[in-house]
Amino acid sequence: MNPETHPLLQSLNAQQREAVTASEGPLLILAGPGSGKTRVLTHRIAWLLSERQLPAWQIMAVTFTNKAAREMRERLTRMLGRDAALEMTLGTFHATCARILRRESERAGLARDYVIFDTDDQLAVMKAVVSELGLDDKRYRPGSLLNAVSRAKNELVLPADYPRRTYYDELVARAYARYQERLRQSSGLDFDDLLLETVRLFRADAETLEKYRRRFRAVLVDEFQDTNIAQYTLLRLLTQEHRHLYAVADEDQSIYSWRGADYRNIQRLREDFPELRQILLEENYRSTQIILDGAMAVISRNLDRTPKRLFTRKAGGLPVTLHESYDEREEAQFVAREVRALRRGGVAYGGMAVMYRTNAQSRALEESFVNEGIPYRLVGGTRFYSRKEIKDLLAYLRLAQNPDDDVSFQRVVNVPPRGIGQRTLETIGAQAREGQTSLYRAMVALLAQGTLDGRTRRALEPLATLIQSWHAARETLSVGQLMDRLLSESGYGAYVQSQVDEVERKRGESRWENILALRAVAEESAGVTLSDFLTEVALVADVDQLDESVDAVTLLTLHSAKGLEYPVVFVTGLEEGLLPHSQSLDSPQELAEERRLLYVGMTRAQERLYLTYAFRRGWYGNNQPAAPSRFLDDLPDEVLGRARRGKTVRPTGSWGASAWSREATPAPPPRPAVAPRFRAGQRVRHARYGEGVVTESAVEGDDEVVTVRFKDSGIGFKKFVAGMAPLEPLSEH
DNA sequence: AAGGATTGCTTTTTT
DNA sequence: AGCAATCCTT
Repeated sequence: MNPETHPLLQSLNAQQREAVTASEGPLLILAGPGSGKTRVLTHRIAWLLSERQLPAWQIMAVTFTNKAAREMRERLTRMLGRDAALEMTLGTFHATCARILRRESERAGLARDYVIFDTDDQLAVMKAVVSELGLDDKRYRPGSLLNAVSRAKNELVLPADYPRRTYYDELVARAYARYQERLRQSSGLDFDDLLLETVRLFRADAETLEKYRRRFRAVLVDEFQDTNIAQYTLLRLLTQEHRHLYAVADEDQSIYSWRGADYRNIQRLREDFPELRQILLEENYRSTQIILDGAMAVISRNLDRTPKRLFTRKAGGLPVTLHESYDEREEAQFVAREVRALRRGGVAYGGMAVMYRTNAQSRALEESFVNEGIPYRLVGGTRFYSRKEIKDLLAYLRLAQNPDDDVSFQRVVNVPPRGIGQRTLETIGAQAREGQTSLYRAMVALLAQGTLDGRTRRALEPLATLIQSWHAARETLSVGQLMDRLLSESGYGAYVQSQVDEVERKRGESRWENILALRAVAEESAGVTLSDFLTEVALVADVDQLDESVDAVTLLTLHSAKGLEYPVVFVTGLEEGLLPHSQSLDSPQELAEERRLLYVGMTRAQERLYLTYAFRRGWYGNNQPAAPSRFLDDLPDEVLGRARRGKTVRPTGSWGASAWSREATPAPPPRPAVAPRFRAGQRVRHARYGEGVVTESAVEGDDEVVTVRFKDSGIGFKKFVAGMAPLEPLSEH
């Protein structure tokens, strides 16, 4: 075999070749943006299949999105000219676990017909738990409790093991336990359960673990830096025997720590697999030198990272455009005008993307795109699958699959109105609690008892009969056929068609059309079982739906931009409080993540990069002045195409309002060395968290980082950048 | 039980 | 500003 002429290795650089042909031990590829890491991963799989003669079904490859998985499968098919890759286990962690749990439901102690609960469903369950436990939902927000539960699950902590260091912890633990009980009562699994239950299964059942260890002779993971502990544990369990683990990572693109992703997994990998081989991919094939320079200037200010020497052969390039506008409307107009100009210059709409920190920012952009007649495609926002009518229809489908799904039951029990009101529901609920069973079963039991009054019985009986008949029909009918039956027999179809309101008209979208769209999705996946259909629908992200066939500008959050690339990229809203987001200003770790977020956005651009910010920005209702993002300070003048430029100067100790100005000083004064303001033992007050005691203060770079233990034990320890946090001393010390 | 009006609250990012 | 939860009326 000659590496120069081997068809799989042609057009790969030396490092990439090494990564593709490496021996079958643990390997970590540290890749920069645009270094072709997904390509390397694909070639590696093709290599294993063709050169190592590994059967496809023995390969497990995990990607971050379903879209990435689909693209990889398509590429493999093209490269190998056959469907060898079809038998491969390829998809996200969640999808892979969902499949394993479906197959091993009995051994895992789960219902075969389990349904996946999405964020809305989780919230509904947690709300019920909070009221059942008699907690104040202001003080114990269902959302925050879910956060805590999710964090625990990602770290494989079960309710019984939940650390109860404070009273708040105690309540979280109780809520967690009740939440799990309710979930299981409904035969439901939330996203985190998919991972957690798979790990539990493998840990508890040596035989099953052995089966999957033998099955997956090679395990490959993309975006390894964004794995959480549960996912890492899963990888370790599967590979610690044969040690054929292949991970691709870029620390600088780790942007999901809020979801439990733990960049320390890279370190764990090095410890758990001491023989780990590491390969660096430093050549960037995507961006011009100038864009890369700008991005590196931003990211290199982060501490705790492996410095990389990224380079590209696309020397020079157009300077990065930095644009200030008065408010978000003008910013949107600027973007729209540039888009039109670029279009006239020959750039396809599909080659342009506009990125922002929060979904709410898309509104102004959409408006000006509509005004200018520019076609666009919105990723995220109100996701298709979280629209009311879609959720309603899915709830009917879920009931057909699993009548015990209480969340779905409650959702549609009286939609359309069937005369089943609060009182009736309470009766059913009481019966369910008493019999430790689901609402549906309780309803059936009540009907059988014959104790209900005539009117209630006449309301409930048809529904009970319908659910039962749908459940019975679910395996003989196709998903599309079942949907048709549901829509007509439940009266929901007619109900939606009769409910066309003004607001809908204006937005030019109709609920009925959305329902038809979902029906079309079902028709497309002909031959798919109801349970697979529901699983698929629950686990798709919006990026997955990206339809590239229409020529339109893409509008998306920085988070969903990961893994994508466009000739022209606009990163908008580069303001203090937005990027970095105000929720992140308190903690150095989160601040570093905000920086990485900008880095991800910038490195999506191939040819042309725009960075924009506004002088004022509307935050729910009122309009507030904003300061340009601190990250902009790190862009060298050369990148912006200026010989020299005014520096943005911010008064220390405040990021407030209009307290910034532009000076035409060629050389801005160096930041003064930081003199620590706080000392250990000092009492302080934080605007949000109240009183506490400083336990540590250290100067890191230009910042003073203080650790505070708060009085309110529910808060515990927090780290702040002293100059940025609303923190004031209460005592000398 | 259903629909409409009022209040109060919120926004980070998503598999 | 927009939306959900809550109150109020029929």
